[in-house]
Amino acid sequence: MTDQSVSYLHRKLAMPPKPDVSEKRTAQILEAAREVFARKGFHKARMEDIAARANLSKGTLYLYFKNKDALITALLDRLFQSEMSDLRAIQQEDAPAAERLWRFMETITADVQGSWMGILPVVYEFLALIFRNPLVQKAFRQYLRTYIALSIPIIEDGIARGEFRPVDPQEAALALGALFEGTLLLWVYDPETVDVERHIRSGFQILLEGMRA
Amino acid sequence: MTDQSVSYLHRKLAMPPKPDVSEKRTAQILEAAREVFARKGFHKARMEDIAARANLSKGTLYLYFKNKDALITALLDRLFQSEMSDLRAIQQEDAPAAERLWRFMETITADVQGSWMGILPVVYEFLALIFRNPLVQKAFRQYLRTYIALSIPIIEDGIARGEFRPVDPQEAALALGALFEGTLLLWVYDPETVDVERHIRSGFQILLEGMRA
DNA sequence: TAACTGACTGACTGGTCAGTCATAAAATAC
DNA sequence: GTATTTTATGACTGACCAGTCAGTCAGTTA
Repeated sequence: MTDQSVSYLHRKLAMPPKPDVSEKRTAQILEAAREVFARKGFHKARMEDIAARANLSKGTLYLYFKNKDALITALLDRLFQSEMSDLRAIQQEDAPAAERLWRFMETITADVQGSWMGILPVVYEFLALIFRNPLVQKAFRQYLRTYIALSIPIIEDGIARGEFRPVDPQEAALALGALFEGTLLLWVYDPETVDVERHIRSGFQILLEGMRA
Repeated sequence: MTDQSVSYLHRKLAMPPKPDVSEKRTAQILEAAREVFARKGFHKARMEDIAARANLSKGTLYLYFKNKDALITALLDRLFQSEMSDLRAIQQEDAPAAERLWRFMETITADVQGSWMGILPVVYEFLALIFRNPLVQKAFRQYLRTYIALSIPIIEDGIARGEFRPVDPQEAALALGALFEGTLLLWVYDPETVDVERHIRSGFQILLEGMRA
């Protein structure tokens, strides 16, 4: 994706032995942005707020990011990039398909319980943008497609082994994905009623039962 | 839209005895707000835009709503109020539980295909607010709880009749709800991959299969 | 020690927009 | 017909904030 960061402009051919601070700063600013955006939302978060949170001045933000939009976009990339690598990290060993799907879910759920709680507000902030921002559209689409591409083979394998009845693999993959994302959503609706871990587990169990041969 | 302006003026000339205009105006403004908010989002939608869409002037908006926030809140009420009545309208006749759940889902899905398409962007706009606005929190929570309160008895009934195996009714209800909301969400992620009607149906089928005694 | 450089700063500017209000027109009452 | 009230208008204002830029400073380098 287009790198909106400006800092590379300063890099000359033969860099003198000077610690390149720009990567550190970029990360520092993005982390501050994540926190402030989560707390205030994209609009009410002022560049000043982010700068303060990063212990920098407003002007410095503009040394590393062209404008507020570029900062938001960079955060989008960072978010989905880490999510993607989480998805791909899931081992594809030779276990029963049901078990592999379980582990698949558990890995993602663990992430939710860990880092995601701090970024869920930002994710839903992005979701509100999805209808009018092609970059955001692309990120979410890519996320879904990666998930599907990874889970369909597991389901197909399960069918081939006679572990599952011959469901449509894509339909099953989407059902599993929908159950996951939907449970998360319902938790956002009402954290008191929904226990993410428990209800993803129980819903998942019913679904797998429905797929069993 | 311009035509509406004309007819409205004509209607005004032929005033019935006591035409309480305020209810009509309120609805007129809310509908305009829904459209503009869906297109631009809460922040970028200017009061002027909404006024123009409603064929009124900005000042008039402030005769009916205290400020922009009040307008947004009123829209929230209107949205969830109609959703609630949709939920409650579902017949509770004496059919097999699976069939009643089917009809439950189909009713909501039909709504989605109809009016929801125009309000989904607004719903997700509200979702972004849920973390920092208690009113929005309350609305979503109420929605979930109503859904649960309505679907649990059906599931309990299905278990009592021996139609379903003894799953936890609330867990099953949440799984069904999550599947529904999640599929909608995945459709937003990637409308090309997900066919709302088909995939809600197929996911639902797997879930019900997993509940069968 | 003087010149240079890259990193950073924050006061300032220009544009935007929610909300106000003086004015007016239409509807109704008298 | 005139008075009163209800409804509507849109120019105006003040707050707000993204983005700019002239200037500071801590290290180099010569």
